[in-house]
Amino acid sequence: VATIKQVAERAQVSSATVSRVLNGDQRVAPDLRTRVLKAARDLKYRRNSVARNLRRRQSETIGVVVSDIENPHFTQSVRSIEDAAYKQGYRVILCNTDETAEKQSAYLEVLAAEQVIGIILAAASPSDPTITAVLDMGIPIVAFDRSVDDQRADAVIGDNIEAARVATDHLVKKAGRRNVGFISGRLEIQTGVDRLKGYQDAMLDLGLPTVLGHGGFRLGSAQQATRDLLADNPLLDGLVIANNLMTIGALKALRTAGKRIPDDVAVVSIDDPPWAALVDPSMTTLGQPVRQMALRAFELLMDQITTQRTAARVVVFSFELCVRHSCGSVESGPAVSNRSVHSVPHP
Amino acid sequence: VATIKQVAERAQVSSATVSRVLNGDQRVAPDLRTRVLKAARDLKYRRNSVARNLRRRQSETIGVVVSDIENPHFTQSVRSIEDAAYKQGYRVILCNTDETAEKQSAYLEVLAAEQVIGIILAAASPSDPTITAVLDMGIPIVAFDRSVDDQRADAVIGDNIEAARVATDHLVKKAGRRNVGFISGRLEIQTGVDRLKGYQDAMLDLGLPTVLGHGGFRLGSAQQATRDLLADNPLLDGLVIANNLMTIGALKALRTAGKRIPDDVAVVSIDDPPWAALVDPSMTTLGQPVRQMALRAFELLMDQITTQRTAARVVVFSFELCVRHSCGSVESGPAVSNRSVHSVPHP
DNA sequence: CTGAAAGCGCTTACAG
DNA sequence: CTGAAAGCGCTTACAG
Repeated sequence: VATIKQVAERAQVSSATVSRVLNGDQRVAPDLRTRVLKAARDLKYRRNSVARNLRRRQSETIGVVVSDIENPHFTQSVRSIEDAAYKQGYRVILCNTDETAEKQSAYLEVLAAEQVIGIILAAASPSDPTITAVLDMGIPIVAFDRSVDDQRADAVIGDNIEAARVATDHLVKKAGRRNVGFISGRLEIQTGVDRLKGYQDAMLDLGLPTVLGHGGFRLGSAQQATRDLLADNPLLDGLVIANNLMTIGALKALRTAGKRIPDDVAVVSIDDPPWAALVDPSMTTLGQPVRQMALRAFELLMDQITTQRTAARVVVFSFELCVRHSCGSVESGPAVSNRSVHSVPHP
Repeated sequence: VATIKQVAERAQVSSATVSRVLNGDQRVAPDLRTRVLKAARDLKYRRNSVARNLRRRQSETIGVVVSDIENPHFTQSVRSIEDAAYKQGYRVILCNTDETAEKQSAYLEVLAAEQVIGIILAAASPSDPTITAVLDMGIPIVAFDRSVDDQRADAVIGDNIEAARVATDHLVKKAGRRNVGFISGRLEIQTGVDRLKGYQDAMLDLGLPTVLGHGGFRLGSAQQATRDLLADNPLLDGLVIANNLMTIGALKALRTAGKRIPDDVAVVSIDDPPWAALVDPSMTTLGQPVRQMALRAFELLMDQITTQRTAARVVVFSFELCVRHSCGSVESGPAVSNRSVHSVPHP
């Protein structure tokens, strides 16, 4: 609990000098420097960052806010961001909003209060006025995975419409299914809306009727939605699922209902989590280059911070279809974890 | 960017009064209160928590530090802690140390600097002097999942020795295997040491030789370790894996090597992640009551904060064996996700 | 009930 | 190169 003042006293210098030494200011005479360093060591001095941040009006940490910490999509992203940020001398603190607007607002306030220099946000609520408030304070935001209403934020997202369209087409054209259902994510989120739209567009083009279950991006809800869908649609023979967590729920429901995959119901999942190749049967998925996208988000944030750029940027990444066994044998069924059969072009 | 001073000016009161109103002090006259509230609204005042924390020497946030954000064991825990904390008016910020001592030290400093009121720590480095420094500052720490050298910290851990022993016994006594290998976690961590010890003890008691691969709690390392183990031990017919992430790696290696599970190699995994019942074949696991343990850690932290208790507590939870299909048909093989076949007693 | 004033621990123009 | 001093935005004994 030593302060700069105490260190200064012990080293027989002013606290200004102590501060300069501790911050690596070169213009301090070597002998004073040594004295200060020794005194600091003796007293086990630790800088009080709160005071420092108050004075400097900024910290060295960036905030990451995710909507669901239990979703590997986000944890992989966070890991990549943290790695890159740490190497450049930044620290990252992470908050989980649990898909609720209230928590998102609360945590954005916490991060703003801690004077983070920037925020990467996977929004639970894109219209949250706190987003605007944070931006007003001059703290840059990069929307990740999900866009945000305030146009001043940069955004890194996947081509979600195309992904769902490719998934649906695959089930119909390659796997020969006709009664293809869709387990949707949260429709308050553009990403959820877009994935639904891709499915609907594809089915419309194919002249097939749509069958919807609402999973809200949650495992449990998806399980329930799948159960209901199966009960109401005995002819269902294909299923597109809007994210990886919901796929776990849907698989459980399919098993409980005694449905065989792919014989009874063929399945394609959006997102390509680590276990996709290991489940029974292995999952055909549409994966995003998650780590690459996370790095891009971090770069955009750094760019905003360092260049004072004001024009917002939107970066869209393509998904990639990974054909495995959940749709039956389709042409040359590749081995475990083999990828890249089809690459969605970026518009 | 309005300050208390500006609000005070506009409301024609002192900044002390503004502060009191904003902090819910009851002794402020109703008319002043209204004026202050109006002025604050007009100016879009937002409290600067950094200044507040500096002055009060404390915040309302608790810190959680995990060693691997990509491990569902930890993300489930974090989710539970956040839920409970948020309901009680606390905020939680999360940091990832990536199993490195350096990052752990850096993030403990960040949290201490932010004046968090307490820390729940899944240690990457149990002997880290920063832990002691933080404790010295009067910030309580609860060690989670992994104990910590400084005896002043509370701890919530699993009965790891017993878990590995049960896993090993199951492979030998129930599944009839003789050449059972072990993919170990990090041996710098007590949890890693204990799980190894449980395996070794069991094999010793059974009069069988041990076969070790080092996975370091990491997916990729475990994959490599398993590959090496298979190459060196063609007779290997059983495998205990020390955590869930490594199980993914081991399964990949087993498949690549053309080994059938359970026919060629029977597998038991420590940890029971959401996908355990869905992989092919479904995994026999030893699971901990993760969410319950996380809540217990939070309770201990709150207890320390509110009661100024000094005597540290250690809480040990038992694992539960979940028999599925990765060890072959054993007696009454239960259905998917059925649990509770054997409960490890707590010493 | 209310205000003037001190102080949390740091940083940084400003002089010299 | 170094120090005295102001100030970051808030809270809180202390008086009245």
